Amino acid sequence: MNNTDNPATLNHMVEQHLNDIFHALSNPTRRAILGRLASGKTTVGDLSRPLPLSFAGVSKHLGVLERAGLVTREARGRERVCRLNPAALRDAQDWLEFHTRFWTERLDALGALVETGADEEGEQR
Amino acid sequence: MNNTDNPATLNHMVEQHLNDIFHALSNPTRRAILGRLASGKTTVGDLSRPLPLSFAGVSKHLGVLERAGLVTREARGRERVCRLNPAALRDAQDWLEFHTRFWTERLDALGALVETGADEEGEQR
DNA sequence: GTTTCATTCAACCCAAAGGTTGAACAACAC
DNA sequence: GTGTTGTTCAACCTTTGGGTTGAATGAAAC
Repeated sequence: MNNTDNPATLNHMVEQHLNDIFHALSNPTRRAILGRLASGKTTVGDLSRPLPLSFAGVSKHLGVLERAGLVTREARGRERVCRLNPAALRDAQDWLEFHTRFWTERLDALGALVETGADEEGEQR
Repeated sequence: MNNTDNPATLNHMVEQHLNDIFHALSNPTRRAILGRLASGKTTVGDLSRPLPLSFAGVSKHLGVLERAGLVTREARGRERVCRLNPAALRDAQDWLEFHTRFWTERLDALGALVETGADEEGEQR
């Protein structure tokens, strides 16, 4: 049986994926790299040239982005071509969109309760 | 002069805010806390009861969420009432929405270039 | 008053992040 | 072949994260 068949591990995998994506996005250097890649694919060298980091440092950041699925690296001769994978970003966005919508609805509903004179303001049981 | 008047520090502040939000979201315990708070405000105690963490541990997580602006804590007698602040989430969502849209457009455009027979596939200068 | 309850603070521990260097390696140039 | 270039790997260092405990605070209950 594949791991993806087990609902528990599946859920765990989704959680892990979100951890990876949000963690990848929590660093400004990595966001800068993503921004740069939005203008087209580039090599690791080109990517690190303008950054105040060592070559190996950038390579590590790319590893983080790659593990999150946000970027792919592909060998072309002796250099590696990095490109964006917007699909992964969409996962984070979906999480956020669901939650902002859900929360806003909930809180609006609670606000309405207050206005109609209900004495409880959305406290949990 | 206030810090918010200086464009450089302003930009730095925005970056820091994104760091804080994405970092806050990168932990499953914290996402669980947010999920719980979506059903209504609660005290720190109620929040930590179901979690496999010490009280102080949860308090620390709440500190992270608070620093990111996602949650507010307010004293009510001897307990603290925590509630969600969806506005902060919106900041992260805006970043993601802008970038997914931008990237998708860029990449679609590059794909179209390829189909029309252009020989370069979006490589940077 | 004293005690109890909800929370935080301070100190600590260990693991992970973010950075550095220098060696290793594979591909290109000569 | 030799040398150079692009990239990673391994080892290290320092800071931050996530967790624990036990003391400290402050409000409530008695």
